[in-house]
Amino acid sequence: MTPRYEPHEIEAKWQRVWEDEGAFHVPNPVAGEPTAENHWYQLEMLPYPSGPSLHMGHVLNYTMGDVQTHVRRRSGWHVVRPMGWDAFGLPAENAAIREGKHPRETIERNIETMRAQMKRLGWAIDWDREVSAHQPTFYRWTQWLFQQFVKNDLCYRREGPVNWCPNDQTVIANEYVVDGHCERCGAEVELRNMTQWFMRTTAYADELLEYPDAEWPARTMAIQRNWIGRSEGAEILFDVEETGDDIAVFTTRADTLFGATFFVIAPEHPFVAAHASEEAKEYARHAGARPVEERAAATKKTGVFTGLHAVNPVNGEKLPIWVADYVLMDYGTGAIMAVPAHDERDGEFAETFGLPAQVVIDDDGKLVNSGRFDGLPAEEGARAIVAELEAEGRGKPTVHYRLRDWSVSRQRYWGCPIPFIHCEQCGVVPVPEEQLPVILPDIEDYAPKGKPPLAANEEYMAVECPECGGPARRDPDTMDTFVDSSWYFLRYIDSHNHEAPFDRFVVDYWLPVSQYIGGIDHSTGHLLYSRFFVKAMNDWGMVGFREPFARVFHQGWVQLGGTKMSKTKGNVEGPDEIVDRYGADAVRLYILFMGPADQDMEWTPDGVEGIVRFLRRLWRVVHEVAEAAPAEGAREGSLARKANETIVRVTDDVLRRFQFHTPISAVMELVNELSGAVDAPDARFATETAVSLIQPYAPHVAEELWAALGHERLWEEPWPVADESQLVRETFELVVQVNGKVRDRLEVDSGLSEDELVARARESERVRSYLNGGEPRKTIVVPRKLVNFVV
RNA sequence: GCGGCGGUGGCGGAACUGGUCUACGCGCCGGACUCAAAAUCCGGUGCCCUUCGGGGCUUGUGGGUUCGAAUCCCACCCGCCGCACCA
Repeated sequence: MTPRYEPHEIEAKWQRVWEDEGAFHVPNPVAGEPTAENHWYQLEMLPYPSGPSLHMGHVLNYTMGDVQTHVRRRSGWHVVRPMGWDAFGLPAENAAIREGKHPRETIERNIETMRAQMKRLGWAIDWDREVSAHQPTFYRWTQWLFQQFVKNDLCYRREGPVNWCPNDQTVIANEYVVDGHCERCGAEVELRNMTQWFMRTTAYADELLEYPDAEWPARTMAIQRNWIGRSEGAEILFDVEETGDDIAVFTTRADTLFGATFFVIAPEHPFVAAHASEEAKEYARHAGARPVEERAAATKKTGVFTGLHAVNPVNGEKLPIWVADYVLMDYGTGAIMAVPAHDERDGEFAETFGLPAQVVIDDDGKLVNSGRFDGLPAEEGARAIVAELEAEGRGKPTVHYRLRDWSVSRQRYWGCPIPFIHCEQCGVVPVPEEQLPVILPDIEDYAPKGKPPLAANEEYMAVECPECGGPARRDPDTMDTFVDSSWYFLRYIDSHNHEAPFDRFVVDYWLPVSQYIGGIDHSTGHLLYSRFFVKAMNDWGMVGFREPFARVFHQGWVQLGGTKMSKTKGNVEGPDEIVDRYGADAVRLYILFMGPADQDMEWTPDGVEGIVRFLRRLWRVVHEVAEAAPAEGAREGSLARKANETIVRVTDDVLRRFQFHTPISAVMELVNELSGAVDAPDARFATETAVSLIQPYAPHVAEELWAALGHERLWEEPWPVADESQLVRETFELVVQVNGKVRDRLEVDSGLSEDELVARARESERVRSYLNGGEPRKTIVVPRKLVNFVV
């Protein structure tokens, strides 16, 4: 008598077993003792506990990692798979503000909920390694690392224009300004001049363009390269005739230098205030104040002549200097030579103001009207011109980047305190290491008001200067939460270490992360920052590797009703109610079955029903087989062969192809074949294989069915290996084509020679009717597949 | 404008290295069970013809390479994503 499939009972039961046994705890290697060679660090981006629940995107993400973890573990790999919480930062704080609670209260409650949800989904996580960014045991080391960056001149303080979000009342990084708006709240970002801490990401700009041995999606590398925006060109000095000043321009088209007919500087260029006409200064004051997006959107170009001239170093021509807002101060040098014949924007400007144009590159891409450089191909001409200017000290090849240093100071409460002290006598002094961590005080009024909330807390702010002992002030800002997430994956490896952020030996063993799974939206932020962190730490000898993530995979968005699930759209469906209805195994299977995991997918309730049906069918078939099939089952036969083929497919898909939906289809096929032959001699073997292969996806029901088949501890059972001898078929279906069109299919013996295959194919009545009794011009034989006659 | 990814039934998708296009699932149609329905089970299902033997056509469009193309090459169309008055 087959018992009913009761997912909730089964799931709770096995989750308890795994928890009690510490089934997924993985110890670190110990120095001096033998270590397992084939190790795997499976990591998915850690969640923000800012919302009250996991969403289906998390479910997709972590289930994928879970399948990978189970298959690897059971294939003999040493797999570490930790979890933690990105608990600091704006989203968490804003959520707390909405609830009228302290951020600590909100996020700690959210963490509780999410952890319970994760356990309910049965994910094989090593909870012993859990960390959260807001715990002093974690942020002590975030502060310590921050000081190392400062010590190594990779973090510095500077006054300069920064992006200010008027709604969130804080500076935000360039990476989180989208079209001039705050990525989080959508408010229009203002530029403010402030003294801020910056991480010197630009120090690694060139290296960040390279991905040695990394298996990253082409998309992600392209996004990062775009963001870094490396541009090779030359800097050329122009002398201002009236003042004798030198102004540098940056150009990628030195070959068009003879085509320069005027000269343009940005409104913010210091030369404007120093020397330009009153009219030009007036223009600059207005134009410079307009945001870049507005400038770009303008349909007509604007500008004013300064009354001054720049001398073209290559031919002595005097070019009128204009101020115009289409030239930006923060790219290149803030000044350009304008070549209207070969640059669209310069062309537009010239047309608007009636300035001349000069063609210097002909249709063949060769230089003309360029004096002694005439006839050279453009690229060669550019090199020759720059070389000549360099000899005269008027130019040199240079490289410019779009990437800017990462601003990390936040004028908000809920973040990692910055471990520096400001002393009037001694300047900016690090908090002594033995005094770390600087504890984030529990304050009542943490609401943002334009000034960092900590600044109002005298108890926190007033300190003794560690150097002179005099009165000094703490840094009232907190760190960008992306500082926390730039190294959390290292802390997971050694989360109980009280002496150091981590031990190099264990980190070098596990890292780089073997497979990192997370959203592509982190390409120019978290993923870039983490690479920067690891390169720096490698340079200081803290770690023995240079890239944090060997392989990266981006999950698609889970959509509901055609749009990405999001709280603002109100179409979020959390996992709880779906697990309530169908059980965790069904949810896990369906989220992966919907389609390729890196594509956006639409959540449809009907689809889940199909998976539930499959689980019930599996349940029934297994129980029937347990009763009907011979106990000492045969390992050969058509079912056994199907089972072996399924082993090959599932294993290859998960381990090599990183594809998760097709293995489910493969097991479904196997179960479909089984359901008609539960008493076959090889049915038991095929059934055990099916249960074993589905275990990474549906570990609870698989464990229960494994027990029904008379075994135990499937989660530790070695991953099935295909019996090669059973993969060989005695016969196969020979496809016979005439002129590439399929005309017949014949079941033939696998041992036939090519000639015999052709002979069999020619015997076919249907094929004969297409051959019309004649001889084929050509015959193609693909062994074990097909014969093609060309007539 | 520059860069990246994609386009296969009614739907999600499979086909990995050029070799049987449409696996698996959803939906739909028919049947069994039932007083009835749900659930479950069995069978069918790309499109168009058909004398029911079968025939023709199908992977965004057009061309090419090849015995053979969803797959490789060229051009174009459409969609999504990143960067962008970046000199």
